[in-house]
Amino acid sequence: MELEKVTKADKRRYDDACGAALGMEYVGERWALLLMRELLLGPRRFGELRAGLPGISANVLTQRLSGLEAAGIVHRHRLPPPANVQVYELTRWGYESEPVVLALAKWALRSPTHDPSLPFSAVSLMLSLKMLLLPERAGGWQARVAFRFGEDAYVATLADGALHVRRGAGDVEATLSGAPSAFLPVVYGGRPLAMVEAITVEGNRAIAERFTTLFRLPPKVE
Amino acid sequence: MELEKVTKADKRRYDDACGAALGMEYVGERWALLLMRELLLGPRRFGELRAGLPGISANVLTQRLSGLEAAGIVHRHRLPPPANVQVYELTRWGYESEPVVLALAKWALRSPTHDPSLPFSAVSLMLSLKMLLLPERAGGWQARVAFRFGEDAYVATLADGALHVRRGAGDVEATLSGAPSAFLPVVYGGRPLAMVEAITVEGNRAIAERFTTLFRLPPKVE
DNA sequence: CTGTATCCGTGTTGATACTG
DNA sequence: CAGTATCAACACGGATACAG
Repeated sequence: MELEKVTKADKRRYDDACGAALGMEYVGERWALLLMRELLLGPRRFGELRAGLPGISANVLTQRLSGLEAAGIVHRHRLPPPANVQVYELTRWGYESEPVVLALAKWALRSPTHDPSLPFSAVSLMLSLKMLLLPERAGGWQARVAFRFGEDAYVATLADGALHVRRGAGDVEATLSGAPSAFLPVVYGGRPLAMVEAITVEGNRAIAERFTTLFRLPPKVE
Repeated sequence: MELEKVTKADKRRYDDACGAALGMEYVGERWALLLMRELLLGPRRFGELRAGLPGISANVLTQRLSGLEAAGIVHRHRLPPPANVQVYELTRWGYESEPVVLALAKWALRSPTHDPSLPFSAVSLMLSLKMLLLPERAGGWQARVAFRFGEDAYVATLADGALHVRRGAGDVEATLSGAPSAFLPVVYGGRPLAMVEAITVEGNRAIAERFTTLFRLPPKVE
């Protein structure tokens, strides 16, 4: 009798033609946008994603990956043997969400409630560099700097006032090592690299130090 | 006995120092970002917000407004008598979320699943203009065009390759009237203004027609 | 008209345990 | 390591009813 749900396709949609509404249907679910963040610098395995997302449970991670895959944002593929593992990667469209993630983060970081003592993933740090780069201060300088966080490593390439970051190793002028959170005082706080003992530098120290002065967190509000 | 929740401040937080995580704590709740969208062009009353948010219920709207107010994003104030009504407005920081909303919408609109037949608010349309403006096509042209949607009206000012929009009336060169959705074929689809009968034009028709050619939806993916 | 308060069905979340 | 199964708690949406 009362079972007639009026044929309402109430699948948690916003009935709104606005792109912002559509976007929130895609990335508004809990964990979805952070999952995309972890994938922005290249493919990752299930366990790596779990490690970068403090507190997510395995079943929710599975659900989100399925949902993002169905939406055309994530694409899963199995590496050929011997490395017979599955990896998740953003689709081309998924990679184009980078400006969304960076704009959100840049806006939110101005909140006075930001707590830098919380866990901080390597991906978050590397994306922070793209987010906080001061192009005018970078000028026409070119540099290649590597970052090492235990297992994974990244190469940041500065050219034409823009920063490119990719996972992996490469030919660089300097290499910085340390926990991602050790870089927060330098990148967010403008602290000189030389004053942070938790970061070790190999290669050209002058280049490393200059590189780390190119970033500035916008001022807090209120 | 079982009441010991282990002192866990599990208020639906992500334990993550990344700005994207903080941002999702603020705007990731259902309706929150769309509510901010409705406020981006100036203060609004409760009923106006309800009208622009298809399907939100009064209690949820109240909750979101309280939450955003507590977060420092929205600020409520009561207009002095005789207009003794309460209005909601973004704080200065709240207004700075505009790039976030526009970036999300621009990204999401490339999805092949976008359905332009859904309800479409006046604010969404006016923000679409800011979002889809082609600066190179606008060049150095200057123009002031008004939009009228029954009760509320907006003025769009083009100058220096950027578009400024504010609610209200003003001295303009042309005025376009019609339902917000009537503009979708023109703004999203590139259809000539003259071919859309649901839009009426007052003032300088040539300026109105040229103005409506300055926008282009980025191509769909897949 | 502008909200607030309460109730309740339902879906989603997340902890734990479990399987390949 | 990569996921699935189960289940309790809770947040959400919708329907009221009600107050200024």
